Amino acid sequence: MSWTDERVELLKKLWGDGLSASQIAGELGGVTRNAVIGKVHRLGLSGRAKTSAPSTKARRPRVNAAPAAKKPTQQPQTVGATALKQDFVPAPVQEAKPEVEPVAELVPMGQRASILTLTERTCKWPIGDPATDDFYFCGRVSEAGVPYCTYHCKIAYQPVADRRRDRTKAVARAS
DNA sequence: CCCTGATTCGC
DNA sequence: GCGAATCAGG
Repeated sequence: MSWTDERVELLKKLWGDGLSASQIAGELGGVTRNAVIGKVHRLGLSGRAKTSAPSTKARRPRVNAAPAAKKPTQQPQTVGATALKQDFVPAPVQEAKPEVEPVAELVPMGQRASILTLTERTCKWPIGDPATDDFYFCGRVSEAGVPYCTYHCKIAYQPVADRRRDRTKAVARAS
């Protein structure tokens, strides 16, 4: 794929919005984060709000090594975004089980996840009203492939067996 | 490990 | 111009 005007424009927008290169790459599709970063630099719009001090000097001798060509099939995670969208649709059904809400919603700003931030290992537990601005996803780490963090898994997947048989244990585990 | 952006350089 | 490989840091 090439950098059409539209794609470049979207790139600028998303980059300006503070999205990471990989997220932008996923959004655009057909490109890797490296491609995005490379483009960003060529466009001369690098260096975003970087609190990071001067940091280090990214010097690299770069030996004249010709890496053997590789054909890893170019298009592994491109469909990620779409897949994720469907992942969270079946919003967790919280039935009558009060005492489990409190702690969960305290997600540090820096860790909040927008739809674009979700990956295979971030908690996709929705928080807030999807129709509002303050909607976001939990975003804490989860086991690869598991949709929620351990905390939300306990809320989402309450074993039927525990439901009435041994509620005490179930509650204890969820706390 | 996972992720981030930065740089170089063969194409 | 493009972007994989590589580096460097969180």
